[in-house]
Amino acid sequence: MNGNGRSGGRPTLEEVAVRAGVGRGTVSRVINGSSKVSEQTKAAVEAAVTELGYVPNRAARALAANRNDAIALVIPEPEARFFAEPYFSEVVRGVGAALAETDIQLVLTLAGSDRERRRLAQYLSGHRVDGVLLVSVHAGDPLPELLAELGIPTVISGRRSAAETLPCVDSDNLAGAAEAVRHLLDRGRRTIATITGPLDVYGAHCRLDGYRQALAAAGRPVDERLVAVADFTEEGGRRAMRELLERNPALDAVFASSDVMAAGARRELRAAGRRIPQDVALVGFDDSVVARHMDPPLTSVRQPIEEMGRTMARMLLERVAGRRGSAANAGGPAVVLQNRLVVRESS
Amino acid sequence: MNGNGRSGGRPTLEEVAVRAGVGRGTVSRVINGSSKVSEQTKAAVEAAVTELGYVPNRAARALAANRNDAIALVIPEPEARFFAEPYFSEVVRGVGAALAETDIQLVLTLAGSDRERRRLAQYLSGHRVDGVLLVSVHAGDPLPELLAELGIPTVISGRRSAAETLPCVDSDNLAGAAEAVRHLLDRGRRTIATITGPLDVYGAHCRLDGYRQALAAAGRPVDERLVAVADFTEEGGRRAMRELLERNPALDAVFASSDVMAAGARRELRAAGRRIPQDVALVGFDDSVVARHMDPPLTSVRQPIEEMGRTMARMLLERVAGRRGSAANAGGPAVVLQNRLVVRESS
DNA sequence: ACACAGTGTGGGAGCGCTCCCACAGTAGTC
DNA sequence: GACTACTGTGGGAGCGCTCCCACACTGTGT
Repeated sequence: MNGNGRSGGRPTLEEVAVRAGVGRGTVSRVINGSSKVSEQTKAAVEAAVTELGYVPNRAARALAANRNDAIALVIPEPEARFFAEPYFSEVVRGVGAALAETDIQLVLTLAGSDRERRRLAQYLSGHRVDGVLLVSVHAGDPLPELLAELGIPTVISGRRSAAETLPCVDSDNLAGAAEAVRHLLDRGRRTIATITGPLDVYGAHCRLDGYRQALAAAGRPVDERLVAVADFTEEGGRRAMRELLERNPALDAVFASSDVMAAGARRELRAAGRRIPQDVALVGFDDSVVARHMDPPLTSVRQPIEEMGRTMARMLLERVAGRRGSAANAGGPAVVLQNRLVVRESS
Repeated sequence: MNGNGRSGGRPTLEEVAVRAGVGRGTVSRVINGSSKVSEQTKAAVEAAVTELGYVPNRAARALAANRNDAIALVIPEPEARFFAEPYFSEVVRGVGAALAETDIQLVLTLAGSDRERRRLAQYLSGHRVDGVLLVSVHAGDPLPELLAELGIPTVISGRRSAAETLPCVDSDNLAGAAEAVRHLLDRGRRTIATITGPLDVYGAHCRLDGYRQALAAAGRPVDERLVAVADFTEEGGRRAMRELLERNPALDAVFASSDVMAAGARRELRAAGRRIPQDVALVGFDDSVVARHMDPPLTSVRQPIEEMGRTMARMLLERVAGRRGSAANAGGPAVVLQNRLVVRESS
C-alpha cells in the first residue's frame, strides 16, 4: 500500500546491482561499457542483466546525464513535395541506418507552416534533442542561427551557397549535370538546351554551371538562348520547353535539372511532334519514380540520397559526442558525394 | 566550481516558483493546466514562465510521471517501396498534424531486416514510448502481440483480415474498387479485366471483391478468365496483362489494384498496339505520382492517406490517455475511410 | 618498514519533475 | 462558537539513473 509493489514492475539498475552482488556504480559502468571493471564482475553483472531482462530507463538516464539520446530530423513540409518523391523516405532510411547501431532515437519534426516553425523553435529551445538534421534549408531560414545560439549541433543537407558555413552533406550537382551533358555530347547531340531550377537555389545554380562547364570543356560555345529558367514544377518545365522550342527549333537534346521538369518537357515535346529520343534526347535529374515510369524511361542523374542521410547522421553523432569538448558547430567540412548518371531510353 | 553555476542555465520549475512567489506544486499545476488554481496565482505563474522563458524538462517529467510523451511510428522498410511512393510521407504528415497540437514526440522506427525487428522489440520492451502506430502489418507479424503483452496501446493501418481485432484505420478498398469498375461500366466498357495484388493481402482481396460486386450489381457475370493475380510490381502487372490479353483479346478495360501494376499493364498494352483509352481503358489504385505522370495520365482510386494518418494518431492518443483507466487495447472500432476516384485521361 | 601511485569498487548526492499528504484559510451548518 | 467541508497551496519524497568522491586493496620504489 505504500507503493512498494515494485517486484512486478520493470527491473531497475539497483535491482541488477543487488542480484549481481555489486554496487550501483559498477552496474552503471558495465551498462555504459565504460572503463575499469574486472572481467569477473562484468560477467556477473551481464548475467544479472539478462536474467532480469533489464533495460535502462531512458528518462532517468537523460535526466541524470543531461543528454537526450535523441536527434531530430526537421522536414520543411512544403518542400517535401517538390523533391523527387522518394527523397524523403530515402533520407530517413539512411539516417535510420546510421542510428541503428546506436541507442539514439530519431524524432521527426515537420515544419511547414509558420506556426509549426514557431513551435519547432520553441521545441528546440527546450533542448529535447542532442542534435538536429536539417533537410534542404533555405538561404534565409533563421533556424540554423537559432540552433547555433542554442549550441545544438546541426548538420544540413545541401549547401545554401558556395560559402556554406554549417557542416553539411551535399551531392556534386555540378559534376552530375556535367556528366549528363557529356553523355548527350557523346551520343552525338549538337544542340543541347537546359531547363534549370530557380537560380537562387544553390543546387540549381550548380547544375547550370555543370551544363556550361561540360559544353565549354568540349569546346562548344554556350548559347544563352538554350537556357530556360523554370521552377522545378512540371508545368514550369513544360513552359520552359515551349520557349526553348520557339527559340531553337533545331535543338536535339534537353537536360532538365529535375525529373519533374523533364516530365513537363516531355509532354511539350510530344505535343510538338518530336520523338524521344530520336528527335530530341532528354535527361533529367533525381532519378525519381517519375523517371523510371516515364515513357520512354528517362535517363537521369541519381543522387546518393540514402548515403547522404547516413553521412549526415554520422557527422551529427560525431559532433554530439564531441560537444562538450569544443565549439559545437565549428565549421565542419562539407562532405560532397558523387552523383551517378542512370542511362535509360530517353537519350 | 561546485557545479552550482545554474544561474546561466535553463530555468527550472523551482526557479519559476521562486519568481512567482509560489510553491513548486502550484507551478506544476499551472503548467499541466490542472485543477484548482486561482486566476491570480495562475497569472503570476504564467508571467514568471514567460519572463524566464521556462520550458519543462521532458526527461524529468517523464521520469517522475512515468510516461514518455512520445509515440512511435513503425515503418516496415521493405514494404515502404511497394506502396505508392508518397504513402509514407503522407502518413507522416497526417500523424504530424495530429500531434502538432500536443506536446508529443513522433519517434520514427524502421523495421526492415530481422535484426532491426529484434532491436525494435527490445526497444519497445523498454517502454520508451507511450503508444505505437503500426503501418501495414502482415498477418503473421508478432509485433502486435508483443505490444499487447507489454500493454502498450497500438493502432494499425489497414486491417489484416475481416476480423481485425486491433484498433485500426483502413480505407474502403472494396468500395473504391467497385467505384472504379462502375466508372468503367458507365463509360460503356463491356469486357473489364482486373489485375489483383497477392490475395493473401487483405486489402488486395477486398479490391477484387469490389470488382466482383460492381459487376454483379450491374448484372454482369464475372468471368474468372478476366482476373489475373499479380504481386503489386510493375513487372508483375505487365505479365498479368499479357496473360489477360492472350485469354481475352477483346477486353476493352482493365482495373489494376495498384498504379504500379497499371504502369506495367500500360506498357504491355502499348506493346500490343492497344491505344489507351480508345481501345482499352485503364484504371489504377493509389493515385500515386506514377498515376499523375503516366502517359496518358491514369485514372486512379485515391486513398485519404493523410487523413488515415491523422485518424490513427488521434485514436492512439485517446488510448494512451485512457490507458490507466482500462485495458489498453480493448477491441477498438475499426475506422474505415472513404476512397475517391480521380478520373484522368486513361479511361 | 614506510609512503605512493595505481586499480576496482561502493554509495551519496542530485538531475527536475510529479504525486500526494498536510495544512491554512474561508465558508457553510447545527 | 465549535464542527465539518471544502478550495488552494506548500513542500517532502521519490522516480532511476550518472557523476564523482572516498575507500579498500594491490603493487612498486625507497
